[in-house]
Amino acid sequence: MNDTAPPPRRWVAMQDVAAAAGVSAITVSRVLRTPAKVRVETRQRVEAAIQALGYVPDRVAGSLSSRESRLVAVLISTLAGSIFATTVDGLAQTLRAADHQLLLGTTEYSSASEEALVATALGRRPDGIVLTSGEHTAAARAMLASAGIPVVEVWELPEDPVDMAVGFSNLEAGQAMTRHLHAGGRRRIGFVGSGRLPVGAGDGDRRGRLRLQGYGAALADLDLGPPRVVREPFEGSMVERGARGLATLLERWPDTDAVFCSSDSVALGAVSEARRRGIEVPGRLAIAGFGDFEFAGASGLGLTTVRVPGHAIGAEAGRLLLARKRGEPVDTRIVDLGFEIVRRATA
Amino acid sequence: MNDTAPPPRRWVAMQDVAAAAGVSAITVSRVLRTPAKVRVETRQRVEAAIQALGYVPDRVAGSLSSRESRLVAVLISTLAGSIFATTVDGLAQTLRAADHQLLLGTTEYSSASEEALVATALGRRPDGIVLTSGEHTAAARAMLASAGIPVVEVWELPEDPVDMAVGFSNLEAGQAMTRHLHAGGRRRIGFVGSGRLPVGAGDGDRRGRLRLQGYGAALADLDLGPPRVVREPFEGSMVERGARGLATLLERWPDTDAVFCSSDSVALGAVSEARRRGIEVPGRLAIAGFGDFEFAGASGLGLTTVRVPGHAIGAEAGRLLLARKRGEPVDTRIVDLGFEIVRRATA
DNA sequence: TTGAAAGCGGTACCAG
DNA sequence: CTGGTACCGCTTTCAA
Repeated sequence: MNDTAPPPRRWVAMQDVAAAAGVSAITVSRVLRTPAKVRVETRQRVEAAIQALGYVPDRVAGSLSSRESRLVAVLISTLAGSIFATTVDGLAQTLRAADHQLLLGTTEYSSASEEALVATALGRRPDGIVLTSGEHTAAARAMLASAGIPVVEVWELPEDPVDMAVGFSNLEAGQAMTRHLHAGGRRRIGFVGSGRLPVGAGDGDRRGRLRLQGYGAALADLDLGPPRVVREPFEGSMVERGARGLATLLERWPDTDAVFCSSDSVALGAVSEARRRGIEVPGRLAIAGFGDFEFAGASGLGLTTVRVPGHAIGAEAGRLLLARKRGEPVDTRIVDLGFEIVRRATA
Repeated sequence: MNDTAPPPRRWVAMQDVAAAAGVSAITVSRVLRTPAKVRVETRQRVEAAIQALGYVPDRVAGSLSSRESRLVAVLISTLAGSIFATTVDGLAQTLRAADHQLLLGTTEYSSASEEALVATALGRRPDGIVLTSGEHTAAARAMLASAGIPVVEVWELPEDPVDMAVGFSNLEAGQAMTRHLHAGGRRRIGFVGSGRLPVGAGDGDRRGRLRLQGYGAALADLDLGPPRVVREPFEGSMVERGARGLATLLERWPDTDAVFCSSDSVALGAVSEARRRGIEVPGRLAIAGFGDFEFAGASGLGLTTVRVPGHAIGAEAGRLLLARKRGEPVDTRIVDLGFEIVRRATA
């Protein structure tokens, strides 16, 4: 803006390295990308110049020119709550091994639609995209499909994936846990989830709803009467919602003898509330969670829950993405990594 | 590769929109960036063309041309363990409001040095960079300094930050909790951390070491004798390490009456192990954690711990970054967001 | 094995 | 208010 402004950013460009090494820019490029095509002696001179100048290739320019960004976009609702953290970690690991980077987009349940998020991500011209949502607006689907890049939907198994999917059946998971509770002798089984989203939010917890649906289906199958569902509004922590949720559940259906919670955090709150009220767990009330969070296995809690392969989902998504990018045929477009009922003390 | 290869990616380019709207490319650019400078009628025509063609501006090209990427790199060790997840969330939120995106880099304790990670990140020409490490190699520091972009180190308060820092004093936190235990009448205080890193790993848990140092300093100040430290190797989950760590601690120093753990997960493991052994908590043994994880406050556990402003750290880092990018003067280069001792049942 | 030239898809700058 | 033109830093293609 004026003459005392800080010096403009100045990066060492490939041209500078070339000049220093007494070669042309393209030769520097070759040293970096196809070293075998450059005479050893020349290469060493260039490498020395790179070192001396501290040259870091500009991937923005490189991406534009080569039409390959080596960038993969991940779109999730939030990192907090630790549901997706392991998946992102797994993805990052797999991608780093192939020298690809991660572009992270979070919605935070903001009113910004997934559509806007997808557009923003595609603007970076990623080589692939990973979504934790299996439900999209028509416009979003269209953008994704026409982008011409591999798309992986994770954490669910959509019937009609945009492209590929890696996850497990949330519906079956809900069913399985409900059956497990039934097998343990329970007949009046409730469900506590963390309820509706704020106005304007996106699909929110579609996976949670699928599990709830599984619970409902199992109740019907087993002829256990109408569902007993409490959905706590978005206030306070998940643990607090679990505590409040159990209170509400018992108020409405005092004879409930088991609760399936939408996550381990919610379940922890429910267990706490039960203890507070002197309700014996699992004696009088069985409690089950979902996710097998770090704390679930701790003795003193021993939460019965559903273990899901979060890290593996990310790793597999990365593998699929890279395979497709290389043009390798991907036969299984939908990868079911399953889940596992972990039976502990509370149910 | 061959004639049956999939059609090459073809994006709608600005030129296409321009042609459809009967204007020049630069006018399309103006409609997108400075709409006020375009006549309403023209603008509407262009906007219609954008809609019709589903045009998504290429930010790669835009970044190269404008020398502004609107990308911020975050370099962390891992997302799992939920230590940094909230910080990344906070950062993402702040940045999204300013239409900036996040480039995520994780080390996963791999042998890839932070140096390599920094170079990779800088190659994307980010407008700023956030690091969860306050210790860097000379080369890394040099790269960061010469990049000419704002740099924020988070989760610690380095004496000599590369540029800016947002966090709290881990050393003081360690000291404060030790003093708290002392104030509660404890005199034989131990420390359980999750120990040494695998060979080739980076700085690992420098912050943990700082807390350990604070513990040591407090012991000396209070004249509580030599430190009793157990560092569990990297095997199994944090919770398991906590359980094993407590066992080791009690084996070496059976009369220990308090333990400060490097994280709430470790503390949870310690509490579990204590219960398993019939050791009364906090009667015979006080246990304190660090982090105030989601499960810490659950009744039935009531873990005494240190609460740290993870989300706020990310948000503030984002704010500083954006302010500096805008050229606004940033007076406080080091922002101490503090910590808080949360006194609950276990100590 | 090396280089020259022509873009990649936008934006800055200067005219009109 | 709109357009022409150069150019961002690298890679592709074609020649030598």
